[in-house]
Amino acid sequence: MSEEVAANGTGTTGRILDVAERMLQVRGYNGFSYGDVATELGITRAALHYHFPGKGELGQALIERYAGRFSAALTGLDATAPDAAAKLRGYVGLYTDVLSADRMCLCGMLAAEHRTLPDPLQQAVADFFASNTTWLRKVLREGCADGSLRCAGTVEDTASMVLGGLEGGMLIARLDGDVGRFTTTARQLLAVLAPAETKTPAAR
Amino acid sequence: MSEEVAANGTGTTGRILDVAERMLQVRGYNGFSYGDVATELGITRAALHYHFPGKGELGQALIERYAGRFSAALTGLDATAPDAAAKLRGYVGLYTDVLSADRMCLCGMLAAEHRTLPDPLQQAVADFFASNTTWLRKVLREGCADGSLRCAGTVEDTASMVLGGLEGGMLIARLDGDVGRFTTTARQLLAVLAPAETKTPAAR
DNA sequence: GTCTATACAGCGATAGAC
DNA sequence: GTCTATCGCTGTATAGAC
Repeated sequence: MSEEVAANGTGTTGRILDVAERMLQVRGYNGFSYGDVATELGITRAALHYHFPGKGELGQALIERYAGRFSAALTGLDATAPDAAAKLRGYVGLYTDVLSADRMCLCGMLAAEHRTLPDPLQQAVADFFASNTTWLRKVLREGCADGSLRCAGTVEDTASMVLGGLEGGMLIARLDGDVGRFTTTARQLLAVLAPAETKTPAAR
Repeated sequence: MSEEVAANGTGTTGRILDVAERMLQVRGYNGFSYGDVATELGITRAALHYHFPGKGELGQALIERYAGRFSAALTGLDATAPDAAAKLRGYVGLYTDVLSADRMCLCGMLAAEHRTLPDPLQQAVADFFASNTTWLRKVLREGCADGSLRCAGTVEDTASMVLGGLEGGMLIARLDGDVGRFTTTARQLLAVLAPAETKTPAAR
């Protein structure tokens, strides 16, 4: 909390975050323990408690770091993508990267376990999705304006559909580690939003 | 396993299943314990072990019952819905019912925790989604034939998109218990599949 | 700043009385 | 069929040595 976003791998704190993050994304918050993390790092559970007083604080640090990285990636897309459709493709790419590492979206995982989380974590997860939704709505509005996207329903519903489709797609594709299935599903989702003249993804 | 699908509330076994099912859907497999179930039922953990030798067996029984109920509902839709579009609306209704009870889809929850589950449960979850996907593909093909649905991409990709969209939509809507958000998102998803002349859901 | 040692609650599970 | 009693293990967490 009082610490700047730790760079990967530097220092014990950073290594703890890296290991715990992977465990959280693969096994869920209730599916890993201080013991698991400590064993993999070759340190003691007590040492972990030095860096993070409790599992809740560790969880908070993980969400903060993840959300920060995600937010930075969105800012990067805003800066580099030529149009709204490209931003959206980049957004899908963020999800594909996570799934390719055989992980679930950290906040998607926590969303499933939401009812079992300490209050601050519940809030942080909700905030993550709220800011994602806000960004998506902005991009969709942009796409309607620059003509790179087709807007069938409301921007609100479409943003929810995209977000839900990607999270749910990951959830299911991860069952048999089929990244290809996720990719084609996501492409289908994007095709729905493509303007009429570019509708068929094969025509790309 | 050796028992027919228990009717809700009859006998201790049925009451155990009802309570455990709710806990599994709300808190996840790693988020509830034998102790939680026993306490709520006013029995001891040991009594639970009589009915289900271990948590894995309880989990298997829960999936079997849930999948059986779901499968029966799909058969019911096949028998009563006038066309493919109506079947699809009925399918969405199944999800809405679950979310209205403030629960996550049982198998969607288990999908998140997949890597931590005993092997038989992993298999059962995969089977659930495989049979759902098969049913959805069949309905989509029907819809293309009877003209009640529009088929933009492949049937495979569209089925995955619908399944993922609904599971992911539940996951996120449950964060703030906003059933309305799920409903409109799902309607948007269905609107994408509606034929051109009936595209706008407001025209209904 | 990291470890040893320890506490204590909870877990899933079993044996055997009733 | 349900209980008491108990097991061995793991969970998070703390106090204090180094």
